[in-house]
Amino acid sequence: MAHIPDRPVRTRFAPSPTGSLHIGGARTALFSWLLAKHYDGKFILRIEDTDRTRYVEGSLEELLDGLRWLGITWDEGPDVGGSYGPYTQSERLEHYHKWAAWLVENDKAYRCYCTAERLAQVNEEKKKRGEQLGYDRHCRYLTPEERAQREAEGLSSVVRLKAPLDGQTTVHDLIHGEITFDNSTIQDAVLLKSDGFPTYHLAVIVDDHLMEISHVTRSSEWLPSLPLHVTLWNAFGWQMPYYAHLPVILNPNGKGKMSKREVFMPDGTQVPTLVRDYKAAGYIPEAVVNFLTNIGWNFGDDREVFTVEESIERFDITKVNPANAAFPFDKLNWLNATYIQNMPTDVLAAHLRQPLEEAGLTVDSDETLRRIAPLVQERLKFYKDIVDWAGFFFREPFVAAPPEDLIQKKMDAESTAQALERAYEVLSQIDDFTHERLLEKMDALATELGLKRGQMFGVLRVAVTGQRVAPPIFETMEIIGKDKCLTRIQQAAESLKQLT
RNA sequence: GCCCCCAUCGUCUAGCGGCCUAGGAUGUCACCCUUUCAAGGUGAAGACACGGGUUCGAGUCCCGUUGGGGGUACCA
Repeated sequence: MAHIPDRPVRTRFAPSPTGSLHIGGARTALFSWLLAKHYDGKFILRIEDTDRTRYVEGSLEELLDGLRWLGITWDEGPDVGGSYGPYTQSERLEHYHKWAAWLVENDKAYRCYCTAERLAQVNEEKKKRGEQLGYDRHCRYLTPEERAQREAEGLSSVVRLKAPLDGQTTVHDLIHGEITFDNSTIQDAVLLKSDGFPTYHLAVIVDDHLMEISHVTRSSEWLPSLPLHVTLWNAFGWQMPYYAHLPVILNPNGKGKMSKREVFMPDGTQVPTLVRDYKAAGYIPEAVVNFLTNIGWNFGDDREVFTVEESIERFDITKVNPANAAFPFDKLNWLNATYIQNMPTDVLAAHLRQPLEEAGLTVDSDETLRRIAPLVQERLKFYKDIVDWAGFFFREPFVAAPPEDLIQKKMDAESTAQALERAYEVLSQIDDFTHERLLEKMDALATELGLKRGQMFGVLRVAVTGQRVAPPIFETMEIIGKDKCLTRIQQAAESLKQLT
């Protein structure tokens, strides 16, 4: 049964500005976004920059660019604003201070004066004794006098949660169902750091509440801190959002969380990890989104290729597979090629100019591109493959293949030269230089010379394109034009003389 | 160590007690088509981790084992 929210749907993606958008983060953002869009809700972007030491200059723009490229749009966020702003946590400190103080006043939290050194020492001793690690709650039990004394001394302090000491906490997760934890495992976590910034735990609860987030979607790495968060919701007495912990994307070999860098397929090919790397590698954003949607979720009807609108229509957060998934990178390459094959030819043509120009070639007219596009459409895996497939259309001067490449199977220099010479004669007589006519004449010539089509056409292909592998030869010749074809064929015939 | 999550072809997945001699996709390998290369077509190999229950009946429910993943910070 599908999930029916009892409140307006507002989901958020809350990255830290610590670098460029990771493909795993993009998947989390995408699922949150699909959830919101499915219910005609709002998708909010919030920046969680509460750790000043990890801040990376320029990463906010990187994050936004990555999402924009994928087509994941946000209704509220640091750049566009919204009525729940500001959307950057470092600009919301007053809220965290206010609510941290509230917790202390209401006996839900306390100030802790322990030094990092003492904390380390406590853990070391616990380790030695084989006890569970964690804060020993020393300051939780300070007397008012002791507390006053420390304040008077001006000791720096943090605010810690008073975690429940016993009992159990059960939470319902939209993807995982009921999850139960022993409260004894909940730490007296730091909520407000000594530098005045909140930790994730405090900030996420305060902001999700203030921003009226209806569904918390995040990677299941967060599952262990769920009881802590529930404790906080209860301490504040606020209505809890729905929770959905998404499966983690593992490295392609299934070993460990997908890394931020240096990821390889079992066969050794490198896998891009940053969204901007996908863009740079020439992936089609729609294909990447389609690909990501298929990890942990299934469209149904045995369909794997669909538009984002279709997935919004069908998306069901409760049907997300709770199991972690190895990153199925090879499917993306297939999908990218599928997207190229399925797009209208003129759309493809428009995408071909840029890679050609980036390769230093001059594209004179869009018309040429439109004529070439149908010849290469089912051969391209990426737009940039056009350079290898059809660069010869634009390369000036023409780069001929080495003469030995002209010689086809079971042929020699002599028979090859003869084929070229005869082809030259026949072709120069043709006025309507169309592929149909060329096929007809060259087919006949092959028969005349006692050659197989593959041999005859192969010789022409190498002579005219300079490549052994190229688009269909007669369509190609038609586009290149009679004059150039004849010149190249003549040159090819000439070049064979070097071999004799 | 402790806590939590997870477990179907190599991989991504369908399956929510009988429709399963387990479906799709990708990848791999054949064959067909063929003007090279692709694309396309056909086909093949390929999985319910294991052990107990529950049930007339289990891939599907329960327990355990094993395996994998995550967490265990004044990082998120």
